[in-house]
Amino acid sequence: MSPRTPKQFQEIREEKKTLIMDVALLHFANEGYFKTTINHIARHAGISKGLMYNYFESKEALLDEIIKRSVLDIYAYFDIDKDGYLTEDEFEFFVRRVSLMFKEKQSFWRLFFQLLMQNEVREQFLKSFLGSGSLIQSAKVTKEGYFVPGIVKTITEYFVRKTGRKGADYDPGLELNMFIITIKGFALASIYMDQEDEIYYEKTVNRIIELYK
Amino acid sequence: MSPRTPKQFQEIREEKKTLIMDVALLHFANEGYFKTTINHIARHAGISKGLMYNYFESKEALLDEIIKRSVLDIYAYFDIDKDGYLTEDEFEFFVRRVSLMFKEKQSFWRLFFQLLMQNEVREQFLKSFLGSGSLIQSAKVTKEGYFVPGIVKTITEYFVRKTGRKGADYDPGLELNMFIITIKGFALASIYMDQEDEIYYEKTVNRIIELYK
Amino acid sequence: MSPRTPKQFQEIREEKKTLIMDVALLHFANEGYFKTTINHIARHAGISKGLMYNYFESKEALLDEIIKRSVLDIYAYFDIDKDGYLTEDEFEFFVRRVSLMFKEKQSFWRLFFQLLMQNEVREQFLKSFLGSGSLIQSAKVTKEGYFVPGIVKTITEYFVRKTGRKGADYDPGLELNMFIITIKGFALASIYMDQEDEIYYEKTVNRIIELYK
Amino acid sequence: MSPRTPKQFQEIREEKKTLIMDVALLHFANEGYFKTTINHIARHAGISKGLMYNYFESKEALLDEIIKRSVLDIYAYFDIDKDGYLTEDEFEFFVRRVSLMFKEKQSFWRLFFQLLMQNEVREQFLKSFLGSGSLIQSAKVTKEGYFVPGIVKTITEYFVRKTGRKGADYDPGLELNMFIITIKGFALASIYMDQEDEIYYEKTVNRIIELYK
DNA sequence: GATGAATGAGTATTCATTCAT
DNA sequence: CATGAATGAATACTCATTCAT
Repeated sequence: MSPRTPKQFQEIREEKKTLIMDVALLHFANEGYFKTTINHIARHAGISKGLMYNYFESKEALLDEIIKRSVLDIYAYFDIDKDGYLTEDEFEFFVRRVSLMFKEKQSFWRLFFQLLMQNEVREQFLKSFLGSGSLIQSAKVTKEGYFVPGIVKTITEYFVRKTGRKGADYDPGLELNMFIITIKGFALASIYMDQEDEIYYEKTVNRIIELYK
Repeated sequence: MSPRTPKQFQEIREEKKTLIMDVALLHFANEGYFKTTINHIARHAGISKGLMYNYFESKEALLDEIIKRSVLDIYAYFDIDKDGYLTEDEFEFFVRRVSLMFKEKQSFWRLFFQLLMQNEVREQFLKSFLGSGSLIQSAKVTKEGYFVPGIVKTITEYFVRKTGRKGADYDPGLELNMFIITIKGFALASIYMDQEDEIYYEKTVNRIIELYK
Repeated sequence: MSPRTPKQFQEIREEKKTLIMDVALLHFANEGYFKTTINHIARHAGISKGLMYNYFESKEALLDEIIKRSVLDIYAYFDIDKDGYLTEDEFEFFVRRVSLMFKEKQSFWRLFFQLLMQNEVREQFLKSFLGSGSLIQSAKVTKEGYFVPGIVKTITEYFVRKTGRKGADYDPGLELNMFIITIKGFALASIYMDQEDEIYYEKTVNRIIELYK
Repeated sequence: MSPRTPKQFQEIREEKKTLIMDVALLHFANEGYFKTTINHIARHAGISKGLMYNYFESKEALLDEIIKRSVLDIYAYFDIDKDGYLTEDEFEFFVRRVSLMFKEKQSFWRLFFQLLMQNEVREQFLKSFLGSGSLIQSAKVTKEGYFVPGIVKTITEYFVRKTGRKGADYDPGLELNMFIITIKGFALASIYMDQEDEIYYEKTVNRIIELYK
C-alpha cells in the first residue's frame, strides 16, 4: 500500500528499458530497422505503444541507445590494459576475441551491417561508432594514464613491424588490407552462421591467425 | 511521322523499362529500398507515377525485375563455355572476373547486401539468386545444351583436387571456406571503395589468387 | 510532530490547489490551453501527474476552476456597496479599476481572450462569465441582501441618464457601444503591453474617462 | 479519353487548394487551429486526408498559406496610389475600408486574433504580417515608383500634423494611441458581431471618424 | 496522500496503388 | 500511352487519464 520508492521506480525503468531494447534489437536485426514498427516491438515486449515513448523519445532514439549499449558492450571486450603495442600473442587474442564477438552478439552485428548499407545512416553511424574518442579509430587516455592509440593504428603498426620477420618483398599495407577483408568476410559469414556451418568456425579462426599473425 | 511499328513500340517500352530500373537501382542502393519512394523514382526517371505501374506491377515487382536482370547480367559474366571443370587458369580468370564485377556493378551489390540483411527478403532472395535453376548453386542446361554445374560445386571440386598438389594436411573444406570468406569481405570492401582505397585493389586481387589458386 | 488537524490538512490542500492553478494559468496564458500538457503543469508545480487528478477531476475542470476563481477575484474588485446607480465619480472609479485589472491580471486576460476566440468554448464561457447569476450581465443578491444589478445594465442606465447633460443629439446607445469598444481595445493593448508602451497607460485611462464620463 | 492537359491539372489544383483553404479557414476560425483536425477539414472539404498532403506540406503550411493569401487579400484593399501623405479624406476612407474589412473577412480576423493570443505563434506571425516588406510596418516602392511609407508611419505623421488644427494641448501620441485602441476594440467587436449588433456598425464607424479625423 | 508506470484513443503524416481523363 | 489527382491503410508519436503500490 505504501508508494513505490524512487529506487523501485528506477529498477522498473531499467528492466523495462532493457526488455524493450532486447526485443527491438532482435526485430531490427531480423526484419530490418525500417520494416520493424513500434507497434510490433511493443506487442512483442508485451507493453503498450505509449509506454515505449515513456522510455525512448523516438524510434531513432531507441536505435541509438541500442547501438550505444552494444558499442559499450563490445568496448568492454577490449578493455584490457593496452599500451598501443601489439605482440603476436595479443594479436592472436584479439582475433579470437573479435571472432567470439561475432558469434555472441550476432543480432547486433546483423543490425550493424544492415545500417552500414544505408548511405544516409552510414556516415552518422560510423562517426559515433568509430568516431573521436571511440575504441576503434582514435586515441584515448586510460584510467592509468597510458596512451591507447586506436585499434587501426595499433594494428597497422603491428603489420609494419612484421616486415622484418617476413622478408623484403612483404607488403604490410597489402597484408593489413587482406586481414581487414578477411575479418569483414568472416563477420558477414558469422552473422548468418547456423549449426551446420559452425564446424569450420574454430578451424577458420585458427587459419586466419596462421595467415596474418 | 509514319506510325510506329509494333517492334518500335516494343523497343521504346524496353528502353523505358531499362531507364526506370537503372534509376531505381541507383536509389535503392544508395537510399535503401524502403526509404526510396515510387514518386522519387518516377520523378528522377522523368515519367509519371502512373506510368510506372504500366511497366511494373508493384514496387516489389520492380525490385524483383532489377534483381533478375542483375543476376542475368552477372550470369553473362560467366557465360563462357564451361564443362564444369575448373583449371588453375580458369580459377584465376574467375577471381578476376568476380572482382571486376564488384567494381562495375557496385550499385547492385550494395542493394544485394542490403537485402541480404533482411531475414524476410533473405530467404526468398537467396532462393532466386542461388536457388534451383540458378547459376551459382545448381546445374543448368545452357542454350548450347552443355551441362553447367553450379559454381559452388565446381569450385568445391577444384579445391578438392588441389589436395594432391598441396599435401596431406591440406584441408580443402577449410580452404574453400577461407576463400569464400575472403571473397565476401572483398565484396563488402569493394561496394564502398572510393578513389583512395583503389590503390590496393589490383594487389589484393593478385594476393587472393596467390593464396587460393 | 503532532498529527495535523483536519483544518491543517484542508489548508495544505487549498495551498496546493492554488499553486497548481497559478502555475496552470501562467502556462495556459502563455503557451495556450491546448498546447499546455498536464505533465508540464505538474512538473512546474513540483508535484506528480497523479496528484493533479487528486485535486482536479480533469484538465477542463482545472480550467473551469481557474476561470471561476479569476471571475471571483475580479468580482472582488467591484465588491463595493453598489445600489445599481452609477454616479460620475463611480464611473471614473470603475474605469480606473478595470484598467488596473487588465494590468494586474494580465495572464488571466490573455487566457480569457484566447478562449473567447474558440467558438465552442466561447458560449459556455460567456454563460458562466456573463451569464445569469453573474456579476456582469445580470442582477444578484449579495450577502448583505442588497440588489446588485448587472454591470451592463447599470452602465447602460448611466449612459442613458447622460443624455440630459449632453444635449439632444447625444445617442446613448452609440456612446455605450463606443465605450465598450474602447475598453475592449484597451484590454487587448494591455495584455501585451510592455515597459515601453506603459508611458501612455495613465494618459489613455484619463482620456477614456474624459471622453465617456 | 485523352489525358488532361497541364492547364486542366493546374485548374483542378487551384480549385481544390482554394476549397481546402476556405474550409480550413472557417474551421480554424471557429473551432481554433489546434482543435481543428486535418481529418475534420478533409471530411468537410469532401476529400481524403491524403489529398490534403498532396496540396499542403503540413497543417502549419496550410495555416501559413491561408494567412499569406488573406494578407494579400487585405493588402489589395490598400492598393491605392498613396504618396505616404494622408489627407483628411484619405483618413476617412482608410477607416471605412478597414471597418469593412473586419466585416467581410470576419473568419480571417478571428483566426488572426486567435493566433495573436498564442505567444509562440505571435512573434513569427507578427513578423510576417507586419514585417519588413509588408504593408503595415514598412516602406515599399509601388509600381509607379512612388515611395509608400508604412501605414503606421503615415498615420503617425497624420496625427502629428493635426496638432496645428487642434491646438496646443493636443497630444498626437496619445490620440494615435486612442485611435489604435479604438480600432482594435472595433475589430474585436466586429469579428463576433451578429445581425442584432449591426445596427450600430455604421454609426460607430462615423463616430470613430468624427473623433479621430 | 503521492508517485510515475501504463494505457489507448487520437493526431499528423506517408506512400503504394488506383483511376478518370 | 501518359498524367497526376485521389485514396486509405499504415506509421510514428502525443497526451489525458487510470491505477497498482
